[in-house]
Amino acid sequence: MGLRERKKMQTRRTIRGAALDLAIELGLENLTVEAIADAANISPRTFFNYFAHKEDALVTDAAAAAVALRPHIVARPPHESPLHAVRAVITEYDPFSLVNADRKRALARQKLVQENPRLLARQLGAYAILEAEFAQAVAERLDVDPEADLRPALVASVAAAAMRVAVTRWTADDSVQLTELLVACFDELEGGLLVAGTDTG
Amino acid sequence: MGLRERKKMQTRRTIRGAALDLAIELGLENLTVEAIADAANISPRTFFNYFAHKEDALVTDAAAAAVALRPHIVARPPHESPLHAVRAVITEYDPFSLVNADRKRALARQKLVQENPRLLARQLGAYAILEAEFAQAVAERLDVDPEADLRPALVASVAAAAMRVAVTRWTADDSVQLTELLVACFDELEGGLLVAGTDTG
DNA sequence: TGCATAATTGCACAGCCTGCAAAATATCCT
DNA sequence: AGGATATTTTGCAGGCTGTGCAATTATGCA
Repeated sequence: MGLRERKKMQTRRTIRGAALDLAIELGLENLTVEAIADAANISPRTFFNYFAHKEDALVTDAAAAAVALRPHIVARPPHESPLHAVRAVITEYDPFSLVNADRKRALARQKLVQENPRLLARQLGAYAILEAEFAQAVAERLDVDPEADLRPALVASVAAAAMRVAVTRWTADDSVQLTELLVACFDELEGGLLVAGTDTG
Repeated sequence: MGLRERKKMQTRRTIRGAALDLAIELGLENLTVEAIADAANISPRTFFNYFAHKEDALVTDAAAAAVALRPHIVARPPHESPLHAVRAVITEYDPFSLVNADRKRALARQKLVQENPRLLARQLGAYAILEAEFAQAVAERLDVDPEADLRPALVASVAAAAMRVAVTRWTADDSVQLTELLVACFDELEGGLLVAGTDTG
């Protein structure tokens, strides 16, 4: 990778950092692109070279995570069920630094997102890209056509739903570890919560 | 209900109708609030009395559907599993006129939504409200606290995911009945697609 | 050093969305 | 019916987002 690309990635990170800081400090309603650009030492116009919408600088970068995770899903031991493979990768690679490094920051971001319908919508849009990528990976695992077979998309969307539920719960009450919430969610699903003929699971 | 409220609902429908027509005709990028207001015989300013964002006039009104469906979920026979109860209500009440009356129109709307990240994001945001409502209903069925127990939210989000997968597939290829896609999705889930120790389901 | 490529910036501008106050309209009560 | 009251619609002013375009600046490489 050339210096150019590295610098762009650095700028991108700087913008995201500044945006989150200011959003926490000022609240989303008082946050302007001008202020973000200022804090990141770029012109307002340049902000839009990096992000198509103001919100995109604030929500988790699911698209990047998806691309990074996809090969790992494919590479999981073949005897694992599709959901379990996705689960394993999510819990192992901590896609959004939700658990490790930036735990506090990630929590602040999620709280911000949950409180703002506009941000939430944008974040869910980003998750849709994640789902599509997961679906591709699952299709590869099952060796089926993801356009023809419903199962890859289904497994991918359910996995993403489990993630969302865990993160949402964690956002509302971070006294419990996110990891444990993730485990609980996936355990329920793999344990037959949805299976017919059960009245509670 | 007084004349006033009925008239507001009528206006709301008129705006939504005009918005969809124009979006199909012009494409989203050339659609302005001014044009919608014009077609609906209201002032541009009044448009924003009905919808906070331009996009909200175009996506499916999931919040309304959620409120309408919730009691029906609670009222399903108690021996049914939570997912099955939700499934039954979705397929029985056809929340978004996806199957019956406005099938053609609903399909056009969904295609529009799938093609536009901005619209899709907004639609997913609306689905989040639907999920929350479903979760409440499921919690009531299970007689648990939806803040404490993960299962209601999990079942609700998974059901919504199944709906989304079915609708998305239908949008890409409407030669198959949406009803059949819904059945297929829920059958997979209830049939143990996600259960541990299965390599394909 | 100098050339080619790519990123940054300024400028102009259309369109979204909001607050506010005035005008129009509906509802209610006598 | 008629007038007081509440609600809705509308116009206006204005800030902010987001985009196209062209000029400028920075980078990578021979």
